[in-house]
Amino acid sequence: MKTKKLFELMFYINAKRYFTAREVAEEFDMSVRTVQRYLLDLQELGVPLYAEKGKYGGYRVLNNRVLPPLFFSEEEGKMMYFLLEMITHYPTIPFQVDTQRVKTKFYTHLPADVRNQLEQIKDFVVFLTPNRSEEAPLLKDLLLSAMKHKKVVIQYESKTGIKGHIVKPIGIYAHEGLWYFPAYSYKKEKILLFRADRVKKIENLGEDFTESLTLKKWLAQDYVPTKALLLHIEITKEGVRLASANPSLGPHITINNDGTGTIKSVIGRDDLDFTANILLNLGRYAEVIEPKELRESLKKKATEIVNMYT
DNA sequence: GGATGGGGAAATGAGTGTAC
DNA sequence: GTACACTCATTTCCCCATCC
Repeated sequence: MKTKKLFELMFYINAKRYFTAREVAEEFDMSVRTVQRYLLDLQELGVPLYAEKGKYGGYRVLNNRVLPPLFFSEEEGKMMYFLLEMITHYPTIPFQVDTQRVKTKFYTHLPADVRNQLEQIKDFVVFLTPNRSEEAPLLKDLLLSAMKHKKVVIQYESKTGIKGHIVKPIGIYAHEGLWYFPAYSYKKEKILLFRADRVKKIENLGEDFTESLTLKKWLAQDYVPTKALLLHIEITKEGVRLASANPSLGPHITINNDGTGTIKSVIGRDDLDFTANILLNLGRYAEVIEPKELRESLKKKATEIVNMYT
């Protein structure tokens, strides 16, 4: 009975920021003294409450309040475990939590038999994510900039050194163990893709509420870039397998009856170098039919590599 | 024996009055 | 007008009695 009341009380206070013992007593038809005892029990269980005495006093819930208890089925619990497992491969996440600690907390609260099942499954199931060492200490700032529509100047490390860019990030996403953030470049007047771990410094330049592409639309690539070029690539069976794993190419693959594929899309002229680097990874499993500029770029890069080994 | 309630003490802060 | 002291309302906290 007491446990049931404690759960009800936890749900009640999680929905509030501030309340008095008298309010709770009236709500639950209990004495004020009993409410105080229950609240003390919840505090001891880790619910972040504190009491303020005096006039206008009462109980307050701290910002890092806990979520109400959630109930997962066994299969949901296993799925959550593997999701946490994936996140631990990222050295940085945009939340102030210790991912390993969260994973341990979740794991230790699973029933013993489910833990045993997980121990067996772990040897046979892996969601492959590369282990990366690149930390992105400004990741949270980039996320907040995107959410609050902030124009910022970033000091960004590229192959030509550290340079300043005035941009408006539109969001962040994780891929292959790294964090990326597309951002509107005021100089180039288009969205460019940056890596979060290469940002050395970020300064706020104020808010900019002018409408820009959303992260979802940008990822879906359902926009026509400026100075667009038609892209046509023929890929082998192995090429289909490799290209499917790439977010820039994957959505545009049409698979033929024999297992080979065709990629038809559009790219910006400024994206030629970026696209060529992706296609180099596909090697002889992909042949660019058009644009000819991309063919020339690939030929040049391939020649440079050949020259290195001759 | 654990859960609950009652009464009073202690703490706190807003409001008010008074001296300068 | 300002600083200080006091009052009062409101809340938590502690101890003890009662109930199931």
